[in-house]
Amino acid sequence: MPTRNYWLVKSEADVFSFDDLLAAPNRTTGWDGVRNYAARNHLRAMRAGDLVLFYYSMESDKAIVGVATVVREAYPDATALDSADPHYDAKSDPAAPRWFMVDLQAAERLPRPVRLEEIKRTKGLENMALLRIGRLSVQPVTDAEFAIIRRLAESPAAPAPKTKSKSVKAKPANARAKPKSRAKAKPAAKRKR
DNA sequence: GCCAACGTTGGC
DNA sequence: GCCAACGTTGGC
Repeated sequence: MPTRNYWLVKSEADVFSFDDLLAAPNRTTGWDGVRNYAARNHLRAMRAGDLVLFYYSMESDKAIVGVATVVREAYPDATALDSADPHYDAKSDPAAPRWFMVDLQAAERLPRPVRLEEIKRTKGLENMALLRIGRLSVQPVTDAEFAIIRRLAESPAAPAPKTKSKSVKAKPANARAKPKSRAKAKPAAKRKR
């Protein structure tokens, strides 16, 4: 059987959520806007049929919430050439595309979200790129890691460890507001970097 | 090519 | 809000 690879992409629930992906035509979207070479290289290594964990970062409840399937392999990201697009890259040359995107189709929502905090304390996940390379927005996941995440999602959430007992303190009201510099593209152009 | 300044990501 | 990590830019 052909080798299937696994990946993880990040999004923010209020920018492009897994619900948005489920609601998209054919449950599919182009994962555009990635502007980081390491992430770009991972996009280009994706093959049709590979499975992709969908992770919420930032102000979202940081967790893996669903799985998507790669349905179209890397092709040039047109948003890099559109000066009106937030992800426009003036140095990008149409004749020699520098940024790429893939199409992802929602496969399934996980039975429950697998939160970052749980990932951190789960044996076997300590080497996940998610934990080691914080800012990488498209990253590889091993077969073993994928299997562990799935198993966690299919079992009840473990009780929070006692060491984690921090009082629930409200965020400052303005911590919710997004800095303007972070203005995101809309759903058509998710926040992939 | 070096490296300081700067900008962004993203957890806390 | 704070700040660590780290990628990019630009002066030299």
